Amino acid sequence: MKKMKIKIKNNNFDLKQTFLCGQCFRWKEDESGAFSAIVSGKSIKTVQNGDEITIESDHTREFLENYFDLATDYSEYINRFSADPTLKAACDGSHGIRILRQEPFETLISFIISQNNNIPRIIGIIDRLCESFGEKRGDFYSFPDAKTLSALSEADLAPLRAGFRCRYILDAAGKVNRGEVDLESIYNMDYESGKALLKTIVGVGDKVADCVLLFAYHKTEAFPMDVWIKRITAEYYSSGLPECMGEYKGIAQQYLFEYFRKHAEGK
DNA sequence: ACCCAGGGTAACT
DNA sequence: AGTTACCATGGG
Repeated sequence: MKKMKIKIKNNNFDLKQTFLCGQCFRWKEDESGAFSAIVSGKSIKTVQNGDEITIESDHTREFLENYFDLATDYSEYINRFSADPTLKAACDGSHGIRILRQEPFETLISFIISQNNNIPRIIGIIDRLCESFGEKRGDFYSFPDAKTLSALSEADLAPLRAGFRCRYILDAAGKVNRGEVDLESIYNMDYESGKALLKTIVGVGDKVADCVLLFAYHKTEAFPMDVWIKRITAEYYSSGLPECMGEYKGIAQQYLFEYFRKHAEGK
């Protein structure tokens, strides 16, 4: 295992905030505070000590820099968003969030599972999906690929307790496996074309498509409208989103989502 | 028992 | 084009 150390500037990377803000569901925190996951088939372990983060993995440095979006200074987003008072308050509490570049198929299936569901249960279903159909890598399981899932039936998926979403998982896996939805091609598509292609999958509407476009393809103009963001926009942005969000609405959305969700818990 | 959760589909006006 | 019941499951 190779180790890589990075120094954080301007408090713009916090492992806990990044992994637990709702963009991903598979990073596990151990007793020591380290976070681990299998990403694109290989293990990654991360440890944070103040402004230093250690990343341990067999992935290349290039892969990791891309996955964690290390070339981007998120304090520039925060400066930009500070023109709006609501957004400024949201950024203050979550300055260490970074938007990851996750594997598209995993992101697609995960957000299909997320619909009309809550985060603890989403994590449970995905854990059972990986344990049942993924491959064991050390202490964890990989996310099953489209070929593996497309060979399954709804009865096979019943133990996941994903309910009506099982049909959607199978439609997505089938379309991806048959090449009807070429997930690689979306990297080179504009936002609208990528969204249209994703929405040909049964069970993928505007919100799920936007989550995939933002959290896998890093298309920052995607603005996922979940129940929280609907409430927030109705209360604070009824006359439209603030100018300062620009083409980075998706990043802004994540600060808002996390801020209001945290507040609702009474923290 | 009722309501909600990082919604979408199908069947209506 | 815009509304609405319904969809499994589990926690509060």
